[in-house]
Amino acid sequence: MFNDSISTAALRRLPLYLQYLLEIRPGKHEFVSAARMATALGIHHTLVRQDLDVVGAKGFPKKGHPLEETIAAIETYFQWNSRPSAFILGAGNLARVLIGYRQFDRAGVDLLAAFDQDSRKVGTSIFGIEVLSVTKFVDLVRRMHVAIVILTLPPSAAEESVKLITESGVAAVWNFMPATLQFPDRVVVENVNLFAGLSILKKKLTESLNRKEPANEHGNGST
Amino acid sequence: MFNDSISTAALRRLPLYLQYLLEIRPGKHEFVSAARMATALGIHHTLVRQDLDVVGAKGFPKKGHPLEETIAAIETYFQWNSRPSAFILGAGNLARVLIGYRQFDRAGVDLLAAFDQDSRKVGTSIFGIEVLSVTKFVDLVRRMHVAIVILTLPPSAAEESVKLITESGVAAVWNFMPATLQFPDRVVVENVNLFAGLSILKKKLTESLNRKEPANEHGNGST
DNA sequence: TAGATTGTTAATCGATTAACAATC
DNA sequence: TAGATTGTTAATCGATTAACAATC
Repeated sequence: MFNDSISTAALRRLPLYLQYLLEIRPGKHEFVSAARMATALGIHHTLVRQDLDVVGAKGFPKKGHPLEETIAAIETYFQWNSRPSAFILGAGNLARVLIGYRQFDRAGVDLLAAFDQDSRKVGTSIFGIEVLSVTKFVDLVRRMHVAIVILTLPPSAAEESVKLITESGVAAVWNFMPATLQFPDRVVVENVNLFAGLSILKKKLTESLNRKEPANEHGNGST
Repeated sequence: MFNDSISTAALRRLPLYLQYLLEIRPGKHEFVSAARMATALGIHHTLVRQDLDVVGAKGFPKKGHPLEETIAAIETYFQWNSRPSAFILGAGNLARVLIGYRQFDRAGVDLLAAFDQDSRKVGTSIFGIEVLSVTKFVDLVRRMHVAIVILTLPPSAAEESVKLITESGVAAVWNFMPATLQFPDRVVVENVNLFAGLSILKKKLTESLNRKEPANEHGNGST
């Protein structure tokens, strides 16, 4: 059904295509060209075509890609083959942001519950996701066959988090904690560094200013 | 002073080195080897050496890299050459997370204030950062020569955000909003997609399960 | 000295872009 | 038909890994 291999780079772009297509859906057009998507998203048009091909979203010469079918193709791609369950460990502000965007379903992941140490949070719910006591975490991961844990605790809870993850035997961790965590080798980890983009932005900014006013030429080699 | 060119990939790794070094600082060792950093962070050891070289952090054969000097080298690298001011547009949960991590200073950016439409938030402060009315935003960007705006408003505010950014004439946008925004060409943009990592994690998870139990062989070509 | 570790250059790999053929 | 657009293959580019020399 799908072109069987996909690069991680493509995997990052697919949600952007989907987002863009959903945004223009209310419009009157039934088809969208790869070139138009490319321009809107700042991605090379050939790359857009290659990526859409991977998820099996066929286009038509002279017309473009059918909007609805392309949306369906991308959504199906993410749902396809597996739909793991997830818990979110830490019911703070970041958990609130992630749950609020409601993209778990679209990414093909079932978010079942949140966990927190704070007894004031336990029993409440965040956009329909219940907050449970962290004492139930290990047991529930096992009993409910939860595959993914999303770590949104503060860095001070690093040690405790590694212990909980390891004991629970969960297979994969999506880590937002700004700390260097050492999990057992069997655990699949994807680290998210919220601040990584800032230094890249600063670099781009400096470059763009240098391009406009190449004045300051007193001996620093920054580009 | 610094090796003058740096790849964006290296720029993403530097904060990880810094984080790791700060974590082990309380320990007894004065030196740390590239190999040890590499193992802890899951990065190739040669790459660690190349990256440290870029920021001018010298190492010593047989000893390794001096902990304090290496920390100082990375911090100096980010501070060096420019220290732009920033506003954060949107004083919600995500703003709270970003401000709470206190990494702006370390990244060489001065966060001056937050802005929100909600009059209940105006006048409050988030970890010492004042929340001002969004009506003052455009004027203050200009008067205070703010270079970077951090967009943490919900996607429903997409149109309004583009208007504010464009009117203010700010040079760079660090965008956390899950929406396809079209800024004037002169604006430097770095988009952060909070959910991008989830599909990559799902892919890694599927691959690791396939490796362990290559049972399910009924005709799907996923790898 | 021998060995551990850095630092540098070359080879490989993966991802993007360019060129162009296919098609409606 | 001519032209717009897709789809595919080849060329280029950038980033990672491997090989190895330098050094304390």
